[in-house]
Amino acid sequence: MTETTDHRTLSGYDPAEIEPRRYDWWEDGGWFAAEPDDEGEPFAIAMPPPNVTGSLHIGHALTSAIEDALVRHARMQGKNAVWLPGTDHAGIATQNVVEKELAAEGTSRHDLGREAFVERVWAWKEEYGGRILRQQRSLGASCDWRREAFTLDETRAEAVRETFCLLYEQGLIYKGERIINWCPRCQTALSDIEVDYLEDPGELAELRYPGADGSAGVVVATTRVETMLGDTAVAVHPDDERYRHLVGSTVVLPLLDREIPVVADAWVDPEFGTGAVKVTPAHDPNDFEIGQRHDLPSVDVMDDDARITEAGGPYAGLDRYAARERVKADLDALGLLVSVVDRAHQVGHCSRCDTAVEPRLSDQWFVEVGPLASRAAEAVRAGRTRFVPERNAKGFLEWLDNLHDWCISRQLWWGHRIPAWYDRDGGVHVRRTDPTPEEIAELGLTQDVDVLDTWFSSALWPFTTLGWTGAVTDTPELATWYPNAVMETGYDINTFWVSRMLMMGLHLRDDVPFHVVFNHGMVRDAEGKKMSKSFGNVIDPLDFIDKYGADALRFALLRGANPGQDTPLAEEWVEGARRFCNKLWNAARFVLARLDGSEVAAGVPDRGLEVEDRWILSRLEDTRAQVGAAYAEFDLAKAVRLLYHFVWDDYCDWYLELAKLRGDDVADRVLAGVLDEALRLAHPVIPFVTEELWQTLHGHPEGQALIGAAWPETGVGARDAAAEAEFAALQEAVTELRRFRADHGLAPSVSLEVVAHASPERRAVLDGGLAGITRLGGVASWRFATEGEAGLAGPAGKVALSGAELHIPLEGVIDLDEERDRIDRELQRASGELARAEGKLGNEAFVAKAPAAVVEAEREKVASWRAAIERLTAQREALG
RNA sequence: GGGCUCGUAGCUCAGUGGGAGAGCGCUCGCCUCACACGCGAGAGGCCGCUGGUUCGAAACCAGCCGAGCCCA
Repeated sequence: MTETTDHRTLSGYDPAEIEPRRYDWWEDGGWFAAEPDDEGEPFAIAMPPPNVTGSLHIGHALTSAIEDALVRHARMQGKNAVWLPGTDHAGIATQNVVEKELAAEGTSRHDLGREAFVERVWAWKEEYGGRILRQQRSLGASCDWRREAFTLDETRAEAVRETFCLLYEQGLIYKGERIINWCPRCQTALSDIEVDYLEDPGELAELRYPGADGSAGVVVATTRVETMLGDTAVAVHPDDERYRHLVGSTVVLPLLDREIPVVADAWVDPEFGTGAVKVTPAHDPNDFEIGQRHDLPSVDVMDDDARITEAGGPYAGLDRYAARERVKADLDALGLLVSVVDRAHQVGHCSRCDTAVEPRLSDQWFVEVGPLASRAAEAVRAGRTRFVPERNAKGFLEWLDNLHDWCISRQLWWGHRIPAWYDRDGGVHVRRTDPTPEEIAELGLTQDVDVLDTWFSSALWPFTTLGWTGAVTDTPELATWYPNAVMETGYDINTFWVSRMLMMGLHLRDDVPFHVVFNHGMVRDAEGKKMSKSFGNVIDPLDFIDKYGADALRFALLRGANPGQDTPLAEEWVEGARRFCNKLWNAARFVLARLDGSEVAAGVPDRGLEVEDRWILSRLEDTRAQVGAAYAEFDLAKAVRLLYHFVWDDYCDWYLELAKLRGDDVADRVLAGVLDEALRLAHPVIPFVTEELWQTLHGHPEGQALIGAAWPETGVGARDAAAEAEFAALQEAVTELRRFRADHGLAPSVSLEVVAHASPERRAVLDGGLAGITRLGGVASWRFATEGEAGLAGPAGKVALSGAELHIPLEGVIDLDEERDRIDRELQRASGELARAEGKLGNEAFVAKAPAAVVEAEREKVASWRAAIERLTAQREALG
């Protein structure tokens, strides 16, 4: 019912009604769109592109909530803010999804052929690929959707091809035989960081390789026994006395009866195992390097399916695990299996399919990362790109400094095809444009069958999303928004992605791609456990949006997003966030019911203010300043905490209650002005409910929206220490009266008669807030005692305040035993406090060395607690 | 093995040198004219352990114990 919001009245809070309507309204109104020549300091965030195969999970929701809050905040600050959305073609993952579909249909990509298969993946992408971005809309993501990008679309393809050719020309991309990680299931090479090392149960076997001269030979240890078929040497440390006599000699590789040399290499750790290691250059990265140093041959004993090749002689055709058992058995039969012990060890697994990867010699394309990485490291060290939290830079730099070349070719069909052709003579042609049919015929060209690692295209994301294709002239978008302001990601992909964007940005654009890397943590459950299907604790953000609204989910997520820490989330906490939205909604309802519209336009008055007006304005100003500071340091959790406390505790619990006693224009204007500023401050976190309320508060002004309203860089109020101190005294009186009531179990209908004894200063303060005290404290009558007036005749309760004491006749009101107990509790507390303060002052060193103000404060405490004890003691005696 | 983070109320977390805090949960009392998605009151803590610095340490330093993450 839009009608209800067209007037200054509101019905119940219903996020399901507000959110979709308000999102479309923003988008249709062009509020998310930005142009390079718009006014304001440029501020761009490129969304880490989710996989097209993905469905919004809670981690994406956190990412979106944070980025949207940052971009909305920047937009309100008047910056030219743009949030660039898009998706990632996710080579292996997407290919796997479609291959599964094909398998279910009883066919395969090989049956289809490359061209038809790729078409099929595109069709899948067109149908399902937009899902995750649609889901982000339901969260309120204020992306400039006109600028949506895909890592495999035409603009990105052009950029990738240019980059590949350029780096090739510069000698930074090369093709060569190296040890790569091979996934036998995905049938492709993986880069180092696409491999997860997991602890697997396994065995450490010791094998004896007899000397060629009939001597005992050496014993080597291995967890991958089958790789011995590819051994071409045994290595020992050059300083190892035990083996010195063997260096240069020859041992016999059992089973295959191949004679292999014993070499000395400093890489070998003499302390590990027997101190002698088998060397399999074709199947281990370290062994490969030893092989290079000693000019050893490489024997490839495993094929694409991880089966033993012909080089494995009698074991050819066996799967790697079957071969392992056979080799062990055969060695045992020969008496050459010295020992086998169970031993858990780290085994690399494909990060996409979990299959154990096989290190394997292979002809692949690589990026030489050395020169790129050193520039990236230099930029981070110089602070041109800083990390939030800062400490994340350290591990990142260490990682950059110890980087291996990046294997970028993948044996897949879905991805950017490598723009390299081979001629009849094996010559390589890397080209910016496809060869013509004539060239193909003339030279007998065939294109490299492989595609590029998906990360190769996402490495260019901060500038390809701005239209970069390698052209000489920059697009206006690049000129305005490069470098991006912030790159916001989980810390888990700093190495995967952030490093590569830095390297490519510096190399291709000669500038860092972003000034800040803001890392969020993982979303965890209420017990701090990781969310995973096996724990059964996964939260579906879409369910929660349905149930509680996107605002509530965002609020709950951001409330836990302390910088650099993981973010715990539980359903109860989203419920709590929803209650906050409801609270804000109802507060606004109350305010709106009192206003006729003129108060909002009139603004907050600067004269005729009561103490509570000055107090709430002071609290607001403090909140405003602190929330602003929290945004500056990316501490969204702090911003949320501050807003929660201000809205609920200060505005609703105190100011609204006091405003109920008043009908004056000043109160109405304060109510409206404070609400307006609070809505602005809260908008980046809970955009929907705040926009809805702001629109209603302002009477749906044409062409205006909270999303485009000004961030309060200066507030409507001012800090007012005197008002805060005075108001604290009023709060104390109310709270103590309420406690007195609660202690005696007084019904709300029972009103108290109070005689207040107070110092002249305190009397003035209390007098100024009397209407509020009597209403909130449930007081029927209140008078101030005259100077020197004695206490009440008959039993009376006494409520001790700082600088004042309230006497309350007890007859017929309360239980005297309860009052005795209550006073005893008060006495106990007072003497505890007195002892603490006296103890401090009794310490000469404290009095001598602590700042005078601190000492003076303690002296005042002693005086005030002594007085309280005196009064309470007298009261206790009076009660008998 | 190297690096990093964390250890504060039952749970999740704030709190970086001067009287222990929040949300949720729990107890008690209230349908008080914005809100029962609410209001009011309360219980609950050798701030991991041991030393050190300091007049003063939850906070700073060292060591230890425990949990987790990254790298090798």
